[in-house]
Amino acid sequence: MNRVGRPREAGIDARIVDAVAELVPQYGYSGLTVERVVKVAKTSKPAFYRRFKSIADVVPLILASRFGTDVDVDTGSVAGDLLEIQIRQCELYNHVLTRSALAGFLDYLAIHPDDAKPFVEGYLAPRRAFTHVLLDRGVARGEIPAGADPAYVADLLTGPVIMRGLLPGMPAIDAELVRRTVSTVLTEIGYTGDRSMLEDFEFPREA
Amino acid sequence: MNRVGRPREAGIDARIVDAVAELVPQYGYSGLTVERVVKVAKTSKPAFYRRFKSIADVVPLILASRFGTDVDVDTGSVAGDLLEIQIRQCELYNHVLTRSALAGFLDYLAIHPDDAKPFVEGYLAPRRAFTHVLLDRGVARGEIPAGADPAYVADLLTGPVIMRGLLPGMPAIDAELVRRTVSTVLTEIGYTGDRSMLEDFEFPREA
Amino acid sequence: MNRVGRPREAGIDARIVDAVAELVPQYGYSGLTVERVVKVAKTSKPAFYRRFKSIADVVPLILASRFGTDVDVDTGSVAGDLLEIQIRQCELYNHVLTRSALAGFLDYLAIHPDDAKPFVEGYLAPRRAFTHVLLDRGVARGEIPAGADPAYVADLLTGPVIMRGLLPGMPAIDAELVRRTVSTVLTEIGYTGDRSMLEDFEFPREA
Amino acid sequence: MNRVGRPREAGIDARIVDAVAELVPQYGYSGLTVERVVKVAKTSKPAFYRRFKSIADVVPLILASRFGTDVDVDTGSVAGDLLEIQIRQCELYNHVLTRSALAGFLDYLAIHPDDAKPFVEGYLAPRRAFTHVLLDRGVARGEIPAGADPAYVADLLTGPVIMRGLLPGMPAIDAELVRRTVSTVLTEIGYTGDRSMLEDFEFPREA
DNA sequence: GTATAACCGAGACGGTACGTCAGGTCTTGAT
DNA sequence: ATCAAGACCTGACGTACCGTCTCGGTTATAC
Repeated sequence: MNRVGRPREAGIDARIVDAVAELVPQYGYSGLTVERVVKVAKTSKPAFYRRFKSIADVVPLILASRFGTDVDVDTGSVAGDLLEIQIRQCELYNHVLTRSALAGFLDYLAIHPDDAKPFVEGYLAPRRAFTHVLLDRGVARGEIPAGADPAYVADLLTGPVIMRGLLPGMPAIDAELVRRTVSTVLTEIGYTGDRSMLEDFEFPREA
Repeated sequence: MNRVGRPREAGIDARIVDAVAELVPQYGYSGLTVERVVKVAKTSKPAFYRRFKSIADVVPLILASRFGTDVDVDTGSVAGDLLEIQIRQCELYNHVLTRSALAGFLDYLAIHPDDAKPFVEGYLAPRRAFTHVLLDRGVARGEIPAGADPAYVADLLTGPVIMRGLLPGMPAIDAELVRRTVSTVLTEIGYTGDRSMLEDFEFPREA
Repeated sequence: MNRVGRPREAGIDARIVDAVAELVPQYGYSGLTVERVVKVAKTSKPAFYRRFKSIADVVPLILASRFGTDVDVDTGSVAGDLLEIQIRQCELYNHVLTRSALAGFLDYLAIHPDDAKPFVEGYLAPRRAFTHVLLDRGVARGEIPAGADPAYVADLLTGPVIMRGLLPGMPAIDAELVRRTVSTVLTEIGYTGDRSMLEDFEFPREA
Repeated sequence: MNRVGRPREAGIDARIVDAVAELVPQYGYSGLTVERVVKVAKTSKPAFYRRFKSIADVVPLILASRFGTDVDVDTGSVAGDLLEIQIRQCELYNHVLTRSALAGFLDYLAIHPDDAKPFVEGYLAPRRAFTHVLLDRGVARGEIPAGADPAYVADLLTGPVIMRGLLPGMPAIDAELVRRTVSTVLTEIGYTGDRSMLEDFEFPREA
């Protein structure tokens, strides 16, 4: 049974997530300490460790609370769908939280592969899988020929963005990057239809 | 004067670099401690701090000692040059040292932008600049039209590779990725010549 | 009203006392924790704190349950009475529970004088007062002259015993100590009668 | 070698001892924490643990620094010597440090017998051994017959004192107790000489 | 016979302190 | 001036208990 005993106080989880989100931009991922987090979250170390094994456990929850967990795009055309998911992706990797937390989090996962599982299965994999869905729909609609590799399409969309977000001294993640990556992918998958939506879209969007 | 007193013992720098290279795959970047490093390097903390401000200072030296510092490729064709630099790049990002050290190092740089300068100017920038040289040579040789953006070419080459190297659960960095990224770039820059070298090259190369 | 609601479960008090008695020799007084006690006693912290303010509250109950609370000795002679109470006292201070719990308990009382009251008035004072009774009976029987100080007699009886029980590296509390302390006291109070009972008594007694 | 490395800072040991001596009367032995001690001593936990295994390790040093380590009394007569050592002993057990630290310290030793060794051999044993010396000198001088048991003499001197110092609600350790215990011992060992020094001595002495 | 109220367990709560590790600096005797 | 060794203070680690509180459920008496 997990109904016995005093139930966990609901607000503490959220306060911890918020505290991490607040502190990461200031101190960087590796500058986060549980002591600082619980101080800002107005709770205690034992309450933290009751919920999380480490700060790395909290990071996926920040992504979830800030960027949602579901992928659901359907604009009616492959080009529109790709543009939409690329805009969203660029917003994510351009966000201050991602920029300050991602590298440290990846470093942690590199030596704790077991902890990567929830992140991979809950976040990365669904997004890469959606590329598959999107291309299939395009094939069904007759927009593109069959045969495109969704994994490579995902590489082309995400690779340049994540690179600019992580490496120092890189050009900004901007509307031009969105346009070019989508355009490159459209060529790659043999799309010959309308590309006018690439001429006029909003990026970055409002908060 | 610099010349008075006992001179620095020559081997210590190298022993520290080697110790970091040995320890990074075991402990990860954030698991490195100066104490462990100096113990393995058979030296002392003061000797370490006399040479480096922090472990992050050592990392570029590992890259330099393992992968060299110069970029010098000239196969006579744009396609050959791109293939060569992409093979080299994939070797780098597929190497155990890069995989275990890069994310943590980038996290460090994110909150110590000043320390990023030597890495950016000494490593990243020359490589991105070389893309410019390479494309210019192609234009001069009449292989491709003028107008390609070397920064975006670099994004397309490096982005997918770095993404697969850093994110957990990604497909391997393999010959197929080399082939596709180069091919995509060739299309992007308007290259219409021979692509036969993409059919037969060695990757990964020997040690 | 006290009688409404579910009555306290009877066995819990005893199980707590037994648990403390079981754990004290293993962990020492200061190594006792309420959590360990309630675990061994198969009950819960609230049930414990409903009954006791602290573990120190339990200790007098152990003494009471193991050694009784009443002092009732009357052998017909001062010498016999002193021998009897000294044998009992030596059994107490030689017992594993006393040896492992007393020092810690006294340390607790030193900074919680209010909590000492029940122990002093319920345990120590009656025993010291009984020395008074015993001497008065001796005077009434004409065995000893009036004027002996019962407090000092108690010091002479208890002091050496408690010292050997508390300090490390001391000689054992044995029959010889019983004999000598009683003999010293008899001399001190001017007893000139028969001392033959000091030649043959049983110590330690059976369980 | 123990000459290598930076030497320990001399003052830290003394500051820790002083801090414990200052805090024990306020908080009691069991209320001492290493954190409080190092804060008052203006040092750090690692510096503390480099020197001591626990707070219990510090206690004997307090005794040594406050009451000396040597036993050296020779007044020329058994009665004078006994009076002198008893006065000193009463001062010790009447001191605020002893009263607040002893019980807790003894509790600690009860479950850490190995840690008792230095205290027993460095403090208790020499004092009990001195009783032997003192009686031998008395026998040599012809003041007392041979045969007295120095261990029991030590019990009679120390027992009542330590009992009054440790137990709650006991009479004070005063000149009258000094007089009586010494007198009892003199009778016990068969001393028949002058006892006039018991009529007039100073207790407690000045600081 | 149904409230009511105190009990029961389990276990979370905010705290304090634990003993350890590593940080980066400083101090020693020796090279 | 450098070396290795090892001290220094700081600060964070993850854990153990503290004494309290909250829950779902039980067991009595009182209405």
